[in-house]
Amino acid sequence: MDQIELVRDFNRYYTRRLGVLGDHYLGLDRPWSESRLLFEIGEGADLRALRSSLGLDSGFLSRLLRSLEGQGLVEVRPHPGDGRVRVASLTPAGMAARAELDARARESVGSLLGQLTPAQRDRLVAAQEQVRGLLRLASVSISEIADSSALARWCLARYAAELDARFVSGYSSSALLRPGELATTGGEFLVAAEEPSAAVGCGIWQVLSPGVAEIRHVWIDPDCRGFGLGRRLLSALESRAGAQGYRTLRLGTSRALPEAAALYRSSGYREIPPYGDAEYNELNFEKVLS
Amino acid sequence: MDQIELVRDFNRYYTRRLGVLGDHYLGLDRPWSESRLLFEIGEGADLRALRSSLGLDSGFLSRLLRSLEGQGLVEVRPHPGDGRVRVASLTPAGMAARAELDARARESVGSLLGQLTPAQRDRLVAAQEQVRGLLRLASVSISEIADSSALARWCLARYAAELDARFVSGYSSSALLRPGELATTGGEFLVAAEEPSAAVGCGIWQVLSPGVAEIRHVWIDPDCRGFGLGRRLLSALESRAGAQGYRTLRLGTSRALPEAAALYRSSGYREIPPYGDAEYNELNFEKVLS
DNA sequence: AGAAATATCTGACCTGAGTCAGAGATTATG
DNA sequence: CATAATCTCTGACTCAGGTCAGATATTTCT
Repeated sequence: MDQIELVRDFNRYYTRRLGVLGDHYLGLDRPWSESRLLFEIGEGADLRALRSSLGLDSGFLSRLLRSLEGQGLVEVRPHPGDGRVRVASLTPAGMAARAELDARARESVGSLLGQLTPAQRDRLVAAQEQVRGLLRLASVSISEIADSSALARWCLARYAAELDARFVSGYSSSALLRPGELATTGGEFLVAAEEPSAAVGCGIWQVLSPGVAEIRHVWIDPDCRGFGLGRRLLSALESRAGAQGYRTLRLGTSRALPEAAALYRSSGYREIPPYGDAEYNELNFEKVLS
Repeated sequence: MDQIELVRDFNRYYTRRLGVLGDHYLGLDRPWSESRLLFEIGEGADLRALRSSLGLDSGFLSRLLRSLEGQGLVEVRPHPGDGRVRVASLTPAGMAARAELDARARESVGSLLGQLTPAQRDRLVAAQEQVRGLLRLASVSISEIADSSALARWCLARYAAELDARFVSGYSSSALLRPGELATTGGEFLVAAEEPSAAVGCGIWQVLSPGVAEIRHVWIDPDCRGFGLGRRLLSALESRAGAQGYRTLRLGTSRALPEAAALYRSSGYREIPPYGDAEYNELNFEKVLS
């Protein structure tokens, strides 16, 4: 059996198992879509967000909410700031219902895991992690977006949060690319995403001077590291900058990020003296595209 | 996040992915259940078998077949031996349609795999194998069935086929337990199965003389080895024989099956001189239950 | 041979999960 | 301030995927 068939076979197997394992249980005394909505509402969410995250038709969502309201599980109130928007939240009964569904799902998975030894459980979880990581990697594509878009800002926020946690003296968000900055300086914001709106990494190239561009803000979601995604992103940045005539690429990084420096070194960057006054750039690198 | 949540998380992820990866594609120009039926019919199958393997209502199946007949993809004819039963088979057009669906599915998985390096593909397949093996193991339960049942005979046939392949001079099926034999000699046929009708292992205990029973025909599906299932099956056989007063257990095996001898030794069996004249028992073991 | 069991088919009916076209309220924009 | 855009709701409709109760034909059992 070739690899494609092996993967399809696994998919078929897992599909069958999901009947028992998956969140399918959700529909036991309630239609599945209502249960799913119950989970998605969580601590309260506006309908607009629900519609996009669940991909529901507005009419359908409205009807589902009416039904949950009728069961006393959900309350829908107008949004305080915007009178067009309405916000759904769980009533105490709704929270109880959600907790019960959750407990039931935990129990069914738990009883399955109970059949395994602790070592086998560890192996199961580790193997699932591998599968997921590789599938995510396989479905990632890299594309350009505006540096002011919500997705770009979300990536930069995650990037900043991580640096803030890893740098001894923290990281100030004021060092981040400002919205719209690339349009004036020149450059591009690239995002690596599995699905159009779920980013797992980002990076920018930005014009420094004629023929010279800087690579900044390269970030990969911690869940997706170790799969060569950073290298893929870096080479996408290089080729796009190179395609626009910027053949000298510089970048700076911190000693607190040894894996970043290792990536740059192994990608053909050589260390140079500081080329700018960026606060966090303790190590500076340059690569000239051939 | 604890293990249960990790597993649930993987399930959620995989559910989402299956939309792209799975055999979901099947429904592109045809309802999903019709496509599934097209696959299940294969080289021809009687409706009775289709109904049970797909779990369909007879009325529903009938209607699906009518629709596929209308599209010229399927022919339904009476069964030659039994006039009540009808047999469905694919027309040339049906085979073409099936082949096209199959190609489409292969292609969508193939293009995903194409994003990975060969080493990553190998890791993906290996990790999926792990996940599947462990899940199968976790959902296996051991139960008694009649030694003349179709499932029992199927297990024995697989057992015989494997021995035939591994023994230098082959294995003769005439050495197998005969249907109904256990009812006269005393003993039980145990089957290890994930689902009621999908066995992954078997084994019997059979009365030799008062207080003494023999364990025979212990077999585990090759896909499920290395997970401790053989040990589980063996101990189930021991405890059931022991519960009926047979506290001395004997068994024989071949030198060509080193893993079997290792299992018996590590389960407390000690080697003894031959206790019978069974042709293939080059090594003989005994264990007295405490 | 007659009764009981088995297999399939037909028609009536149901439910979940949507889609679609507006209507009505509110907010943003030129 | 008028107009456009945004958000939600309602009613009408569709479709896949069934269930259920017989009717009918055949086979097996007694």
